[in-house]
Amino acid sequence: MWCVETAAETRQERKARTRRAILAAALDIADEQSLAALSLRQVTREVGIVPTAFYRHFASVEQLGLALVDESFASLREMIRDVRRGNPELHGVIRGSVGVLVEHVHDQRAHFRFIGRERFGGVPAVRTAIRHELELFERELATDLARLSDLDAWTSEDLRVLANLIVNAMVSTAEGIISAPPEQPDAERAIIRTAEKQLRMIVVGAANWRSS
Amino acid sequence: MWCVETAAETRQERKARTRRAILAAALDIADEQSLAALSLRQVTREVGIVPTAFYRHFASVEQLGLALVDESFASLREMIRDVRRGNPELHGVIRGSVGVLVEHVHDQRAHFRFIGRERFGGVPAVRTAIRHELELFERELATDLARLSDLDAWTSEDLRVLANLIVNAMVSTAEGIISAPPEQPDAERAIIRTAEKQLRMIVVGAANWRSS
DNA sequence: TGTACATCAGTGAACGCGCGTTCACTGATGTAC
DNA sequence: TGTACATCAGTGAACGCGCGTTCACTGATGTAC
Repeated sequence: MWCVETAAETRQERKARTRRAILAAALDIADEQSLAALSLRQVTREVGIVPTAFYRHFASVEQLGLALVDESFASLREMIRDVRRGNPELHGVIRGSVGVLVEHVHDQRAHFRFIGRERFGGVPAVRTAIRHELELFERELATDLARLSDLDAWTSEDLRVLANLIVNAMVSTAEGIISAPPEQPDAERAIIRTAEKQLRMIVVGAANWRSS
Repeated sequence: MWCVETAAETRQERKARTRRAILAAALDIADEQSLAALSLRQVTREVGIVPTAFYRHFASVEQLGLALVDESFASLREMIRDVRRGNPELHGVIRGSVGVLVEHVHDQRAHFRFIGRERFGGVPAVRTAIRHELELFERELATDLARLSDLDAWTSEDLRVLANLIVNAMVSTAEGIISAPPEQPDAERAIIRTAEKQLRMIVVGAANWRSS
């Protein structure tokens, strides 16, 4: 009789899997409480490993937090790629962009929630990392905006100001959707309507703005 | 020889003083870490009372948090009163309003920081209370906006949408000022310039908007 | 005004608990020959 | 292919610590007579 060998997993594959499980467990717990209040033992309990094994993967909870920032912004960049695929006309993109945002917020709820909460949370290093990523994000948006024909005469400062306004409105929208009671779809629809109208108001403002 | 009697403090005056000291200590600690990570013993240590004495004033740290929400929004309302005293013309108020905001953020730094951090923090009851207060706030702003001659034809929904956009921009501005490195006044000036420009863009958008 | 009793803000000892971190270890996986 | 050794992800006992909360208390302030 021949032994059926299970597909062998290398040591580093196993380790990577545990690491991913730790990140997932931490993200899951951070959905309910902030990172500062999360304990190493809570995480390892959920993963099913002994507390000390945590140190094989991260030097501290803070390092784990920074890894979660990376992971979260990776999924955010994916979203932006989807937006870029859409209609490049300023007036046409609004509904589509909000739609993509809403879809991604539902899809990557935990990541958005993590960013939203830890942006001003109790762990300074994580706060700084998120702020930095959002700034990069805003700069990219400003570059995208500069390519639009309506805005080609704008100063780069004005483009940054506009990008900041849009990013803030979208961050608030995402936070609103996440906080909305899930059993009440009207609340979410109202937030979406508000977001679309706000973008339209901003666009009207931009169209009538003369960059000095 | 006559004994010089010190101005007697009644028992309730003493109690009120301790209560205020607890609130002040908690606000002070919450400047560096989030409310969820703050401990009862930390607070009482700073006040100079024994941990158990805390319960004479608050049933839990959560109740203390709710009291801080009240306190913080009281100082926010004071700010709005200052803004209302200013020029009621839509185009004229921008610089003044941003100025009042900046001044109050410096003056009541701890309160603004508390609201900013706990708005998405780890204590659900506090989160809900802050959200509720901000909503009231937004509604008040919408009422104020309705009185402006440029906006008297707007639907109440559009007024709410506009108020929400303005409040979000101002909240982001306040958070920016608080996070700005204090040794670098240029960073703060840039944030102020951005806030003024954003308000102007929003106003231009509003002026060219036709409420359907 | 003086006395006797009630109130209650703050005390201090004690408790059980979950925490982060240390350390020496185990045993399966990987590698060199 | 087989053997001997190295690596290293995960183990489990142990530690000292700060935590929230309990309880019976103290003694100054307040009140009724």
